[in-house]
Amino acid sequence: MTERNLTDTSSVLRSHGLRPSKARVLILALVTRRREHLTTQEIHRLLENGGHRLGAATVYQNLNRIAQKGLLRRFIGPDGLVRFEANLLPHHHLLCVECGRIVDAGVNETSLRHLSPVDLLTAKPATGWEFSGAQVELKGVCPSCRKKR
Amino acid sequence: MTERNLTDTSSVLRSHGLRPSKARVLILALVTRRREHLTTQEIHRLLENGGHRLGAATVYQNLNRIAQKGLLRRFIGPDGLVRFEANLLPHHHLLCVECGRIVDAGVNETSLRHLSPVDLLTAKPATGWEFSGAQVELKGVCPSCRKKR
DNA sequence: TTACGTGCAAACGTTTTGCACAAAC
DNA sequence: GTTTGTGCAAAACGTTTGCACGTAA
Repeated sequence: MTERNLTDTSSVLRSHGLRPSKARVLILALVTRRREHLTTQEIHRLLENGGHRLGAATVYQNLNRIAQKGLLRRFIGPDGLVRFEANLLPHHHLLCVECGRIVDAGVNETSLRHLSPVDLLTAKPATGWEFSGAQVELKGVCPSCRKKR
Repeated sequence: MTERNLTDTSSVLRSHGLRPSKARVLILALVTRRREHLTTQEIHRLLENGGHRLGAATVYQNLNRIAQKGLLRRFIGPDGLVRFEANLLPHHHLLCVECGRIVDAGVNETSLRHLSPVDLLTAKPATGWEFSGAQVELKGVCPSCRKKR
């Protein structure tokens, strides 16, 4: 992790109304640097392995705070664990049912975003994956909640 | 809950290699009857409210066992809680960000299944929903796991 | 009567909370 | 000097496990 990265990270935090404390800079820089979908514990462990001692509560609190400010995306993984990623662009997740790996689609292959779930299942040749299922989760406001406004 | 339902439920259980114990029949009949995406706790509570005293472990164990046999679908909800549904057909979930309700799509509107996520966002007129985001989760085997076989 | 299911309590892993201390502004 | 963040411990929560007892075939 370069000095440059840490300085940039500090500015990003500051510009979103968060004090660039040591813990926050380390957490945000780590998740941004790695192109993974990390659990809070993984993040905590990676930082400790890097020689940075942090309380678990600090990591939990800061991840949630940072995600709340929109600097990281928080989502529930297929295993039910809370995960964070730095990729804020809309994209799909490819989940390997054998190793549990989660990979982003739609980053270098934006075309995927315009295929239907049914078509995506046959997209194997393009990706090297062998797909067995697809599910769309749509977020929005339901009819009855719309009425209440 | 009619006698008929319970008899049917027993046969279904038996035909899938599960003894139709009182707990299993009640659990499966309940989830099947309600068109919802219930958590284990909700199921437990609903049964108790109906006058059926069951241990929590029994409910957890049996839901997992029944889902394992393919009679119910188990999935992780957007809140991270384990949920069960009786709708075994491939379908999408519409999640209301205000009330948390999860509704199935693609049951009476199979056409939705052939739309891309991008197109789905504009499907409001058909459904009464106001969509703000869509994400596809694809399940399959990743390239490196495919190599290992 | 032998295998299987139940219920209780205890254990487990993840996440949140309360509070004294420390750092940032 | 006041506000905000940290770290520890404890609590809270959903879920799983171990085991003695009960029920089904």
